[in-house]
Amino acid sequence: MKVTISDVARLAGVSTATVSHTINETRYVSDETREKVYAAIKQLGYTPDASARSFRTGKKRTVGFIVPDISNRFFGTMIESVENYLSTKGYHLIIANTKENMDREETNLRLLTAGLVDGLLVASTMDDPERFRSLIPTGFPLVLVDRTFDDNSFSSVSVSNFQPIYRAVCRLYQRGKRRIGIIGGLPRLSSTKERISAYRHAIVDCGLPDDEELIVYGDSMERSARACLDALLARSCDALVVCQGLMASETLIYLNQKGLTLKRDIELVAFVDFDSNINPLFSDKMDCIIQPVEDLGLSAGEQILRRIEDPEAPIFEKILTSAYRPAAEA
Amino acid sequence: MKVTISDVARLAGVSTATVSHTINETRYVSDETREKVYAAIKQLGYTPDASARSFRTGKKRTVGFIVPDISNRFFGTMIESVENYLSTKGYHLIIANTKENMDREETNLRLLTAGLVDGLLVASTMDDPERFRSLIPTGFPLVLVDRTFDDNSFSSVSVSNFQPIYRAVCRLYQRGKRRIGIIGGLPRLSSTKERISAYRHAIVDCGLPDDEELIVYGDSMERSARACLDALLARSCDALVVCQGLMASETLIYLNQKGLTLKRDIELVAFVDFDSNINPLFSDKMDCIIQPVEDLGLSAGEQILRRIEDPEAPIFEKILTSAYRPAAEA
DNA sequence: GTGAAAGCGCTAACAC
DNA sequence: GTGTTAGCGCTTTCAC
Repeated sequence: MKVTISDVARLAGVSTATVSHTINETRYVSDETREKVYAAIKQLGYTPDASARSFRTGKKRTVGFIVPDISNRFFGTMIESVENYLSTKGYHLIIANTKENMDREETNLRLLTAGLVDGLLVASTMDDPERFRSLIPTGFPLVLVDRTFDDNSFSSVSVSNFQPIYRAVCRLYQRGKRRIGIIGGLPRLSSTKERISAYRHAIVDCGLPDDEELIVYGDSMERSARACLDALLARSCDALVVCQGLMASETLIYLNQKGLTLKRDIELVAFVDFDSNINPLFSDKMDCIIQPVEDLGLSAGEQILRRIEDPEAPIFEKILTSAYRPAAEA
Repeated sequence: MKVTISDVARLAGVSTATVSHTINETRYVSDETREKVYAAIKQLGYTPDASARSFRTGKKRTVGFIVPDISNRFFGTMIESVENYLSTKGYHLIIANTKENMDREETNLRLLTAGLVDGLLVASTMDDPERFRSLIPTGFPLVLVDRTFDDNSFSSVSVSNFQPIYRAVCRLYQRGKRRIGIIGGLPRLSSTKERISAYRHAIVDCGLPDDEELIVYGDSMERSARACLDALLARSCDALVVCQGLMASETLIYLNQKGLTLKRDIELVAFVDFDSNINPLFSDKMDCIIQPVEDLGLSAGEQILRRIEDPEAPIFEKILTSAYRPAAEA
């Protein structure tokens, strides 16, 4: 049978209030009493029931994180970083995966806001702020991560998208490239929009023709880069900007399979999700945009706990900057 | 203010029992009443409180998954697969990360078994079954994943480790290799032990000297492979078996940086965590052992739900087999 | 076909 | 310095 706080109280010869206060250190308890209580706890093997507790207090000490793709190392690393911070503060992390599917996101938003978690971190795949907002109970602690909405109705933590892409295009131009193609992520996402916008601005500012054909979109998941690459090569690009890490990795692989060599045959600038693995092999032959994934996760964790503690806190928008690592000079 | 079941009952002019039975479809309710109830629910925007529910019923519809390294794509993909299955069954997934640290695992086991989840999936980093067992309340639904303990006191889902490694060594021997080194994961893990054991058996069966120097261990995390590789190269290996995906990726990178070419300078057989990304670039020049990560996750999900439904179910040990993909013949 | 009410295990206001 | 007790929101037994 389950051991409850009353069993402990009875055995220790004190009231349940005292037991509760003892384990929670929430009011003064004499040394003698404390010892009796702990002895009883030990003897009975008592563990306070977490769901009774959270039912009573209304606090679950749990936050939810809705991500578009867990198997993507960008989010995997972010999850790790969030979990790392939260566990430090005694919080747990519930993960939900949407695979970039808006309906799955909607379902998860409904489920998680119904008393399961104290707050929510969302890397949303939605494009409609109205729809999104309608799913969130007013005052529910929520922080958008990596992807934001135009109307600033939620706090957010994201990375700057404009500057690195703008810079990338300018650098390519200066190295003599005139057919610069770009592979974006899902067109509906704020991150994609900002990156494509930066690209367009840079193209215009460099005095290059604004050629819609040079802009293609993938879905940032496995095996979506190939079609994009084929399209751009068919349009005789001499340089490529790839807006997402997994697609960048795959682009490298496909270029290699096609017998194309970086720098010699084509120039590349790419977002890399994490500064390791495949990239060192090529990083001296391409410009890399390195996102601060760990910081993103850490900030997201900090922000959501802040909002949980004070749901009335003002909307907070945090934008981290990516590192730009130019290719090694020839 | 929070809308409760009593508010709904009052507005609908029925009892809370009826409201409860209506939304849970747990006893007959007349059409008329049902409509009144749903009208009231809608009007008030009522959502049943999940923690009150789980407190009352004792079911959380949540399972925990303790993993050694979330940022590792092997586990990332497994998490995705588990979450995918569980969400199908109306369950949530809580993630905890140990970074291969036994104390963190202990903490997480304590926290998660204390009424937070209905059951637990664990890829344990512990080596002491006693210690592990002492942390699990008797009868608590738990399934070991990827790593098991000698004493079969828990159900488990894992991959066969012996066969692919044995085969790898034999193939290398047949290709004329005589100094075959191996890079293992953490020595305390069952997976590592089985793999190293397979290696030893194969070495002996091939009639090669049993040279302890050719066995080195990494920790299966970022940047641990380099030291292993250096050691093995210093011992003039002509072939390498790498027992884990991340270390295999890094081995490829380091070999490349050292100017060593696969097949020509050194032969390689490696576990690859997922059949994508870096590997296609090299897969024709090395034997790959491909673990069925998705199936692992799916089976883990199935098994834990089965145990949650019937905690008395007999211990179940499921062993999946990895695919062996030989290098393309020259 | 529906209602009344007990009570899950805990916390915290109030009392002494 | 400690005890008594109400009650969190829900499910479910028992009764009619």
